[in-house]
Amino acid sequence: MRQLPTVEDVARIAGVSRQTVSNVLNSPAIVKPETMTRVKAAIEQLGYRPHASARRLRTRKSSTIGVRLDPMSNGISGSLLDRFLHALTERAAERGLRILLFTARTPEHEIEEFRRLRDGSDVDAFVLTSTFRQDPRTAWLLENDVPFVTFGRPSGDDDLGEPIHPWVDVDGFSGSNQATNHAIDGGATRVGYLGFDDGTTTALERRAGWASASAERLGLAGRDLAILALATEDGVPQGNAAATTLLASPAPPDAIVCASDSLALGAMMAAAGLGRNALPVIGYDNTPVAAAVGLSSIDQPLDLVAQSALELLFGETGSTVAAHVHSAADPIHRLLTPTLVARRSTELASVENSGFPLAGNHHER
Amino acid sequence: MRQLPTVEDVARIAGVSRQTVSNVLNSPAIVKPETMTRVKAAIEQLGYRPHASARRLRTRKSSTIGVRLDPMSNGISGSLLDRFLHALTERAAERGLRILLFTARTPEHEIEEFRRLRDGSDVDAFVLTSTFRQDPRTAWLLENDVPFVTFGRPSGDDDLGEPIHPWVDVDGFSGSNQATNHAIDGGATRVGYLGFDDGTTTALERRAGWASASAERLGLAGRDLAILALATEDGVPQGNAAATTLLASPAPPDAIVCASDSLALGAMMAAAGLGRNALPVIGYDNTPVAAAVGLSSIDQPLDLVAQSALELLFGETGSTVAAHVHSAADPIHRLLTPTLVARRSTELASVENSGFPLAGNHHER
DNA sequence: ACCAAGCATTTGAACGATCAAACTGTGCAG
DNA sequence: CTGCACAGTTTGATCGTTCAAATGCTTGGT
Repeated sequence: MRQLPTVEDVARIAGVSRQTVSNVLNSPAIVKPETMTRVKAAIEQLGYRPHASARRLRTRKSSTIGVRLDPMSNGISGSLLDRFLHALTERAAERGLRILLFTARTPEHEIEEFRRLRDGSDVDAFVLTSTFRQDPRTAWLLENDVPFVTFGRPSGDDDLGEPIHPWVDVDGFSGSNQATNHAIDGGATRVGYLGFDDGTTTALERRAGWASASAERLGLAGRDLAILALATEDGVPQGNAAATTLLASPAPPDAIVCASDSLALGAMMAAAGLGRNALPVIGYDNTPVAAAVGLSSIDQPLDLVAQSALELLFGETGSTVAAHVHSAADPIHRLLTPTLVARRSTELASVENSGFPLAGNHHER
Repeated sequence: MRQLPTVEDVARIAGVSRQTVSNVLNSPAIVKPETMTRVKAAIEQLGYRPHASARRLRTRKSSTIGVRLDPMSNGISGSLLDRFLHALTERAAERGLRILLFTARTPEHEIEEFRRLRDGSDVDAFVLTSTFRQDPRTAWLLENDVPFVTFGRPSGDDDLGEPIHPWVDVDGFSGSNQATNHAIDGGATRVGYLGFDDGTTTALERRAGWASASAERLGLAGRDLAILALATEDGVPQGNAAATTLLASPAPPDAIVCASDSLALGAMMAAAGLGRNALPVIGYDNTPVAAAVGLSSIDQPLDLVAQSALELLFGETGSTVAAHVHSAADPIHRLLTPTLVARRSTELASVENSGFPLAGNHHER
């Protein structure tokens, strides 16, 4: 393999010194325009590329963000994080940042990786995707002054036990609220809800959005409301089972809002199985499946999430970690609003029943 | 931020020299056991981590693999590459390798990134995921002696115009052949085929597997065979439309084998729409959706693909690029065999029709 | 005419590791 | 007793870059 050109080589050709070449690349403002042209020509001529590792060794910055890739993509909804990863990679590239993936079996092991990556100047910051209550990882990162953002806010935002850290999240309350209102706009008078039973903030929040809309517009509360909701694990079969239960109750719902597309798909199947093809069903996350089967769903603005995460870490435009990140005074949160994507699954009530409930939406893509 | 310990610090504490510390980490064999213990203790005591960038600067190796993340995950099947990425990241981690993601809009831009990443010692090798006929990227990589593997073999394996490079692929012929045989085992006498119209090797291969099985076991050939196949773009609506056409023909198929789960899902819908719920349908790629709706599908052994890719690059176990990679004599290809995952969509013929064709498979996961 | 201030550029040192060569000490054959 | 081989360790140089301080050259105020 041939010897690569270095700053020294460029400097010789351009008739200047190393440092001037360095300045052309890093502090263009302080270089005389004429010199600049000469150096740039030399760079071009030699096909010079700075040696990233040498730079990192000296500056202790890497222009790289560490992201842990979760072991398995769990079913249909697992792709959400993959989609986020795509968005993050693209947005990062726009700022000259790159993404370094790694894996870890346990939080402790992950912290070990944090340390290795940070100490080796491999990454400047981390983006965490699935945090949980009293997460030891966020605690460690805060304690060691390692810049990071989480996608998903900590369990208790105003919980005194949890220290404050930067996060970006999508407003789950708004999402299920919109979904519920959409169902009501379509004529529903009793909107059912299929949610998660894992006790996470996400689960509570999404349920609350549904409950709020049901209370405000349908006057439902207390037990009247509670009997319309079921909480299960995520999954198509679980959704199917739960929806079947709801629909078999004495006062069944006339629309169902779900906390995931998997649950929603199960619910659609259950409805169809009971001959209730026209039952409006709304999912969550707007996965490719939802688009494929014509399921209305709540879309999370992942691109905006990625953009916001980077802004919290690096400021509006830069690619070096912003100093203000750890000052608690600044707004280090971003709560984004999701949007409803209406498809056939909620138009059936007003449209002639086409015979097959899961017909694809031909107008998309 | 506190000053991190260096080899020098460790050496002082252990009462040895820099190089001995370095040897403990990189060539443990040549260090006297007693010294070793002392140095290891010092490392532990100080919490020393080698500085990755300094090492890279010196050795010109990074223990990192570059992967381009495709701009958008295209629909249901797009997740295939994401799943591969997961597998690759995990397998790589086992060898102490990491994955660096990057994006590029055009092949030219991507080559530019190759150069930058290689010259900066950011990555040791690349893994390419979607190669195409006369791909300028593989040409550049070969020309510049940059180690790489592709997932997917070049269009013409024995095409003289294409130079040889290492690749891993999954045998598409075998996949659709298994699918077709499975349908025939289930009683089908005329197996339809929905494929891609993009003229790729993949498309041709998968069609050939179906054609071969149909010829051997059903005695179909020539026009009799051709009228059972349709080629379209990938997508649920396209599958729906194509299957509708096939089923409306004078001599319709009694089972359908598809080149993707998207097409298969569309086919299932079309069948159901025509009241032919029991029509066996088989998809390809075994996406989460297939599992969710009980669609039989061909599963690609992505974990094995990842493992094989790494073996081709780094040898059986190592983490430094194997020298033999570019010697044309070695077996630098791996053709893996996919497996069929049978689900409800191909059991309906023998089982009582449950009324709803897309019922989830409750026994999974 | 002089010195202070400023701009553009250069120089020496440093970042933390590994390589290559030099150095020790021990055992053993001649 | 000398010399050679060899295992184990140390030393000096080096990778390519940027930092911090120094240099040379203008400019302008008094």
